[in-house]
Amino acid sequence: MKKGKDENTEEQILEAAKSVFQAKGMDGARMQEIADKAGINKAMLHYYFRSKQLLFEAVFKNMFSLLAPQLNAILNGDSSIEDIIKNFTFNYISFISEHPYLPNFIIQELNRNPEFILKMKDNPGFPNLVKFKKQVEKEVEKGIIKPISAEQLFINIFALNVFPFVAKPLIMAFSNVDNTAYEQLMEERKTEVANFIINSIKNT
Amino acid sequence: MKKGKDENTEEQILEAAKSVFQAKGMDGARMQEIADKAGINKAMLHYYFRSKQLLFEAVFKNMFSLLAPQLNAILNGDSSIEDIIKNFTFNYISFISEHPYLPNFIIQELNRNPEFILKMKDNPGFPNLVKFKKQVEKEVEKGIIKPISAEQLFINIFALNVFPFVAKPLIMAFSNVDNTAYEQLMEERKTEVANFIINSIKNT
DNA sequence: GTCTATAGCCAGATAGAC
DNA sequence: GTCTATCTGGCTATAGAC
Repeated sequence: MKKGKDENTEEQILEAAKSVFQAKGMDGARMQEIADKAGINKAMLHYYFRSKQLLFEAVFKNMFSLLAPQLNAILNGDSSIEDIIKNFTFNYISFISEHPYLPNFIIQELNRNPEFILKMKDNPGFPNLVKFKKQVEKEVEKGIIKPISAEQLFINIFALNVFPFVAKPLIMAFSNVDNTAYEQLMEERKTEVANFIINSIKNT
Repeated sequence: MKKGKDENTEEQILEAAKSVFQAKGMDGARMQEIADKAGINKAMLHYYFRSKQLLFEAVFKNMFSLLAPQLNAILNGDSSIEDIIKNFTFNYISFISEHPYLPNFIIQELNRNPEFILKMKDNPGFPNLVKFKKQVEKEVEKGIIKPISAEQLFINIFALNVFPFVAKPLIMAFSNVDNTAYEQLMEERKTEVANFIINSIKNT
């Protein structure tokens, strides 16, 4: 029973820390607020994670390991480039709709502290472009898609999918839409984005 | 001579504040660091701007008014969609290379405090999609470009141009390139991105 | 306008009882 | 493991001399 409580408390702390860190960032987050959300007191946070920095790193690794598999789907699938793009776009936008703060959190904290990514690179599940690059080169050679570097194509796919969530406030302001209309735009993008990319690269 | 010193000090403070706020964000920035960079002491910061919050707002408005004209170029030009895209992409990537922290700063702080954009919306130079939308609809009707909503096209242009800078650390890690190779990729994008978009939407 | 010194507060971290 | 109480340091902001 003791162990059960252990893991439960730790889980509650991580959950609370996740929501506060995502909303406020490392610098803006307050240990008191995390404790309140977790339904415990500040001392417990230090008992379990020793310091704010270590708690933050635990949350960050957690978040990152949610994002990585999504990217591996695009990078290590066996299907054609066209199918990879379609599946990735559809799934990624669904995924992010349930974790709207995630990409922004990762990006913000990596910009604050770029060396942080090094700790992640050791992980064997860390995304890399090797397989994707081969597939792109194969399809370019076969004439299925127009000449494009795998890196540029990857950046484009990534940008078109992720950016609208990261820049939500700007996009809402410029296109002058309310929250409902914004959600509607994102819903449309589940198919629009894939078509946009494929139209651009596919040979006819 | 007194007035000259005034404006000079104020300018130095803004310059220092800009660099510190961009690098650390509102919460991470320290008034002491800003004072050191400006070559004065903390008391002067309060003498000129009263509080950290007000200094931050001055910097933010400053930054925002650098970004807005760049966007207006895309939204209120008289040329064809194709030319708008080409010019915007080429110019924007050059512009950002000189202000690499700018888009991230704007996005980060708007996510921290989305109501902030309301203060900007009053400004007459605030970007809007009205004219761009008309041009897109005209060219779709004439059959010059394929059917696409102006909002989605705008998001795509914006995303492809801005995101690579915002997500620089992630992109460098995934595509496993060093800083030089990253700069090279961005240089290529000055033409690549426009071609990518135009390939996708242009009727042949 | 510019400085030094300091007030006043708040956050992270720890001590120690239970 | 969990709590209350408290230490300690650092930060924004101000007072007041020059």
